[in-house]
Amino acid sequence: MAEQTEAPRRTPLSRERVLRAAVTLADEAGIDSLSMRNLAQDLGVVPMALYKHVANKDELVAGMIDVVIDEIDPPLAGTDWKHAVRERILSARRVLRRHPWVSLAIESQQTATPAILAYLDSMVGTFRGAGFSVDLAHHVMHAMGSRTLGFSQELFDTARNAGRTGATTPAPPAALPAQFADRFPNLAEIAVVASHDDASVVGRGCDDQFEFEFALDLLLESIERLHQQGWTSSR
Amino acid sequence: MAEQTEAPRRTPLSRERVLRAAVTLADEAGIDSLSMRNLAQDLGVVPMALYKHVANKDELVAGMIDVVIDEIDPPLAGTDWKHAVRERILSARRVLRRHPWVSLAIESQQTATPAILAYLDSMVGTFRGAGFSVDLAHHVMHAMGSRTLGFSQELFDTARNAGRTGATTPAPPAALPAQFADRFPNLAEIAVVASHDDASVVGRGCDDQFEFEFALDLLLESIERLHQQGWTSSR
DNA sequence: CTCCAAGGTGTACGGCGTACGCCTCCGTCG
DNA sequence: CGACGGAGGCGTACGCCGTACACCTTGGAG
Repeated sequence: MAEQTEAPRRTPLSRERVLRAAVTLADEAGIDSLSMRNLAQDLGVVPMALYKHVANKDELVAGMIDVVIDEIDPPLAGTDWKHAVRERILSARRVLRRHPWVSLAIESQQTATPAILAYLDSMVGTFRGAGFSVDLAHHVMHAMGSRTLGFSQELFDTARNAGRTGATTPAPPAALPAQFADRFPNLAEIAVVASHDDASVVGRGCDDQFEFEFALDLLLESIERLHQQGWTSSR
Repeated sequence: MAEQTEAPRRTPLSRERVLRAAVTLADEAGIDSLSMRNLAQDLGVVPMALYKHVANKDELVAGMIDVVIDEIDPPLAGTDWKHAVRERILSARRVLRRHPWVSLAIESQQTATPAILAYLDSMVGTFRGAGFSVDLAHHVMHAMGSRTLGFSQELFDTARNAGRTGATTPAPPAALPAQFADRFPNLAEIAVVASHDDASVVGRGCDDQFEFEFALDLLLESIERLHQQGWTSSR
């Protein structure tokens, strides 16, 4: 028993460190690999030690969400509302693409976290500050839906990918399984055209970023039109 | 050993019966209560018996999704695309409100199910049949996002509910906790106005159906405008 | 020097999905 | 009619999961 000295003496845990390690783990190994046990192992600690810093797993995930949401840029000052909203949403999108597990985590969670509330509140504030009525601001927030947070379900992408054969085929155009093209001719047509006309994007049928901005701008322009018309509730 | 006769002789399992029981269980007890064990118990059977009819839990959920998606009305024939799309999406919304677990299940699932593919394909077909270019149909599908399936994340609702005190307060107007109104003034303002001006909806701050249709119509009108302008890709 | 709280540990429980082998029917066919 | 074989339900068991609870260590305050 000569060497109780020179112990590694690792830096102590903290809520901050736990949350950051959890975000990193989820980023790198996927949200399914985020278990209290795995997380504890990454931190060189026994699972139950985590419970001194987070109440339970749900609260851990809520904390992780807040960490990520706080990465979103603050609203641009000194521009029109449309530009400010657009840029902020694109910032949110960049953040959520760095942490792909977040959108699903947000939807699974039943209650909004403080950071989400603050973000939404600030977004409403931008509209209100530009002269939007409370009603219009309200409807507009609903209309944007999850796009305010930089994501919309990419289930149409999923559908497109379902036509592909393997996991990492180099995607030669028109390499759709014949069966798929047969049963879903309209989807197949889109997949073929999309993979033809942008040769720059290799292995992807379409440009998600373009699609996201397309939909975002469509909404923003509609909203602008409502606003200019002095829209008031017609319920 | 006198009574091996007169056994209850329950009707045998089948994939059909398993899926239907699973949907019912998820509807009534929530998706979190859907375990192979609970489901087996509901069917009066041992858990492993289910695996003779579904490959595993993921495949079970995929089957459940398909059962639900098939409840969506077929597209209206003999009307303009706008009306057809609108009614079909509202039908999808009605279905998904009967089965609130489905939207999350769809998003969790990484691959689209056959029924979802068929539904999306048919929707694209409606646009194409109305003279939409492949490109425009593609972008439009992205723009609609999850709204095509009758849902958009109601996280703004979640935010609003976060302002409420208990679970089932009768929601007197302006009963928001002061702390909430302080930290999120813009959200609070919306909540107050919304709960003031429709006395018909008790205990709800706003009318989800109205909000959904508002956003849907906003999109449909924008899309109509693009279509009438003979929109072509500008990438 | 003592105490005490904060924080890390160990054990244990009940639940989960599901692999694997068994048994029991029942329809088919020689 | 008797043997057989496969479909379908059963039992056991394994390795995960979240986390309750009691314990121990440690460092700073009194």
